Amino acid sequence: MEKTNVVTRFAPSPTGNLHSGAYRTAIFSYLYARKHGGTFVLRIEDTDKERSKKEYEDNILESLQWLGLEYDVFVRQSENVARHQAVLEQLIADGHAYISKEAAKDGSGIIKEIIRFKNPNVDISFHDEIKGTVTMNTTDLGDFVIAKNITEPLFHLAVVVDDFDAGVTHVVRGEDHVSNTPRQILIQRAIGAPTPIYAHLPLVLGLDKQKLSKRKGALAVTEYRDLGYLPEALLNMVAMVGWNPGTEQELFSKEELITAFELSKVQKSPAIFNAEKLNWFNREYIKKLSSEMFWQHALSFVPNEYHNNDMLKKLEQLLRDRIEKFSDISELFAVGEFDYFFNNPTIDEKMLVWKTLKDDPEGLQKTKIYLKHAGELLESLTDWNYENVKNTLTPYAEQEGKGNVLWPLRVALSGKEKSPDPFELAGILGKEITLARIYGMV
RNA sequence: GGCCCCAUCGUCUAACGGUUAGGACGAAUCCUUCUCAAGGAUUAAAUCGGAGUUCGAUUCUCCGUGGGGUCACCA
Repeated sequence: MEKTNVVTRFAPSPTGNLHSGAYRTAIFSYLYARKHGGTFVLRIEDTDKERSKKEYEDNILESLQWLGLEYDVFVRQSENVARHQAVLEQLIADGHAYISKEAAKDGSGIIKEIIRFKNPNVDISFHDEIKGTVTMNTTDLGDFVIAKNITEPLFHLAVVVDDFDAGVTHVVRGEDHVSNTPRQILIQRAIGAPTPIYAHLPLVLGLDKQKLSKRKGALAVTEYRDLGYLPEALLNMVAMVGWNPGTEQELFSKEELITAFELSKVQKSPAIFNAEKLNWFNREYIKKLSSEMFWQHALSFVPNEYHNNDMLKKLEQLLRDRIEKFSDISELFAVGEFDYFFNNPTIDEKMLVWKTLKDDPEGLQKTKIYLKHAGELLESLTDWNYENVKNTLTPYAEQEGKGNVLWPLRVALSGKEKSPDPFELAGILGKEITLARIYGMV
């Protein structure tokens, strides 16, 4: 690994759960730091006392941990207020900022002493790893506000000071910050801080092509977790939105992402989050799960009454093939999809008859004979499993017509028109139940 | 509206100025099959428009158009 003094940071404000574009910023920032053997700083920007909440900070921490984005440095912006105040005082002393007495905007009529930055009204150019060189004139920004008062710094001031103090070399953040950058560079120059390298990520948009937000279906990391998505899947998916390594590889572990990641290959245009593809990723990662891990995730979505049922663990492959996310298991149980594994089904005799015998007046009689014979064949089977059941029944089924034998067998075992094949059902149900259900119908 | 950014299948995207414009998700069809699911195969599907530059533009330039971001005593 290339050894550098790269320092990146992720600086969310704890005003909501970690969701949408925010965690992509965290992921890219993290990947860049790790790729370059650098430091990843997590800074909670809690200077807005009104909106910042501890529960949201907890959610952010929980989300990052779940995703596997470990940080090297943790800091709360509110811990730096003394430093901010010192900088503010220096700025005023140097004539870069001034105290302005203005009526509060809440209409209360109170006169407040806010601090404005003295705008030199110049053109600011900065380098952006993704966008190239961006130039903007700061004149129409006016003398922008940098603190509510001497003890309450605002975003632009706090960000610049904290990034400077933490030695941040690369600022990876959302594109919605591009227009904030010139202001922050102005402050950097006033306090003698170097300008870091910027990388403004294009936004992730919702289906309506609008900025993703809570109200537009963007889910929080913890919500994906609670729905039974795997962190590897979300990480992989999100990393591939707006970035790709230029190869045809789609599945990347975290380590592979770290080695492959390059800011220069990040897309310039906004992307839309494709939930279908996340499902596909999740399925791919579910396939890789060991049996033990599978149940560790699956069990919480299985109704309690089945947790200790011997039948449950035999359903693993069936479930794996039928879910995109673990919460789908709740759904399957809720609609009674696999009830017949736990309780004897009630069966309508007419359903037993295969379609080609439906019009035969003796169809049901013939069907029962097929069933009975299938049962007799199975009785002699001692080593009961899928393969052996299949091998025992197949010659007979081929002789009489597969549908004639296998369809009624499947219906007798499941009571359903649609189900896994009869060998699989028999293999799972076991000899005793299988034979009982077969003979119960003849 | 001012300023900034962007533009390839429905979506995510690939393509030293020369490709039958490739892949993935999704879709459809077929195969496999006793029905599902899974699996396999195949197909449909895109360079926003107009001028340039060039022997040759998805690719470079300009102009349109469209989309996004941002214009707080939030971050």
